[in-house]
Amino acid sequence: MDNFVFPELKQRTVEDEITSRLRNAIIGGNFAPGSHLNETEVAKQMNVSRIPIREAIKKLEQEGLLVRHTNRRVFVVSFSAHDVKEVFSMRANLECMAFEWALPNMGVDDFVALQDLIAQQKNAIASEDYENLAGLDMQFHEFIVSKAKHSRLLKSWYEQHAQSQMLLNVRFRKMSDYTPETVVRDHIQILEAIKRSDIDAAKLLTLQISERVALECCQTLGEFLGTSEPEGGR
Amino acid sequence: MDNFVFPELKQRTVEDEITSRLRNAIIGGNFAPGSHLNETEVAKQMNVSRIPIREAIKKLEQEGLLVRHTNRRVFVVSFSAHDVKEVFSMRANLECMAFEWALPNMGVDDFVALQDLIAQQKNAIASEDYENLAGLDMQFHEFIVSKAKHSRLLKSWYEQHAQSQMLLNVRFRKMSDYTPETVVRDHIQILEAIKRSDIDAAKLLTLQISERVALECCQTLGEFLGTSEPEGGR
DNA sequence: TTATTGTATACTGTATACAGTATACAATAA
DNA sequence: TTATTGTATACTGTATACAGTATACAATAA
Repeated sequence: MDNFVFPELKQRTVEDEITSRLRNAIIGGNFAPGSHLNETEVAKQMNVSRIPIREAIKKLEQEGLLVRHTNRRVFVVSFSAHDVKEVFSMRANLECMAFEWALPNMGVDDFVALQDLIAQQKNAIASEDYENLAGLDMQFHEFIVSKAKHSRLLKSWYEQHAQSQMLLNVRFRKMSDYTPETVVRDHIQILEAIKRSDIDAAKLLTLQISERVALECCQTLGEFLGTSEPEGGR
Repeated sequence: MDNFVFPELKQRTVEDEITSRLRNAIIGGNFAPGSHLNETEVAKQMNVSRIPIREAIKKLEQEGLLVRHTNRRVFVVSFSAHDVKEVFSMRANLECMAFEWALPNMGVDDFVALQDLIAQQKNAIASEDYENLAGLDMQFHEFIVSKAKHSRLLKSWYEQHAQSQMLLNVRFRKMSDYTPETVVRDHIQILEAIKRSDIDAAKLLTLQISERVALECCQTLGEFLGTSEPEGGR
């Protein structure tokens, strides 16, 4: 077969496809927190049986995006003020741990890559492409956490990130006082700390930013936040 | 109906039952890491259909105890030396965060409860009841993490704990140099730090202990550790 | 009226059936 | 013999069917 080799075919099951569609819809804020999901209905819409839907739901339940009560419906998570604190504190804690693991693995190339992400963020702000900005925001942090080469850390971080992203998207849909410039400022500061290999500074910044964002989230979402239990629960 | 009230009936689905059975079997070291699971066979043994088995597997996959490759079999996780490092470092990091959240919630009653657990551990050691000791060891840490009142922290901790427990059980089955006395000593030191509200000391102890145990685990398991990928993967 | 009970309907949980893929091994050709 | 291809079998992925539970609302009695 000569020298040419085909790249491995990564099989995507129906379940995988459903999982990402549902996940994106939830994170993107297309379902209101606390709203319920009808397996049969979703299956009908996607023209598949309920089994792969159920498996996708099980996965997203474990990721903390859906809540199921036996024999009752499936609900999109809703956040209490305490939940917001949980999500952002976990995320910040995991990112702090990531600095410890990642910094020894990072070099000039990585600093450049991060710098580039910040530049793209500026462009996104300039062209008021806020959806893109959210993605770039994520990529900045994801880049660092990935560099930690710590699969369990990364997995847990993704879960918290998905929830925080969902909160920010809901907020973005409801509010208009969004100040995207702070994103760039925060990232520049973190990158500076990383370049100096100043782990403590990077951690401190992360914790401070996290607390600020959590607070903003709670304040602006205000009455929109539910209690810990989803509305449909008993 | 007078004053008498029935406690709520918590319904346990077939899937729930299967999940705990499988989880216990895996954590307990009844399946060798890297061994594979046959859905049909498990279904036959438990005399249920494959659907609830599949849902249980999906859950345990998310918990990091099972690994599935599309259209190939399901494998019990196997740990590389790096995986061992990951598990214990995550667990330690989460426990450190737990101190921050838990200590403000803890009072004399809690110190007494922890003291009592340590006493029970001494008894277990005296009567060489090591299975019980493992449970009591867990309860000590679980108690503290629970006091943090942080559901996401607790969930992630449980996942790491399950994997560390699995490692320790495999080790215990293979090795004979187990020195249970250190468990008691470690716990006494942590409890002392907690009583003094000395979070930094508690954190330091946790990180040190974690690193020591991870190292011991790697050394004693030695050749028994696999690579990151389960044996059957391609 | 209002609280309680009965009944239909919608939805979830599980079993069964079957299609699609991987694996093991036999058959074939060099 | 050894490498390659064909074929049977085992196992996973998904659809369909049905039983069990929750929910909504009508019927009934006070």
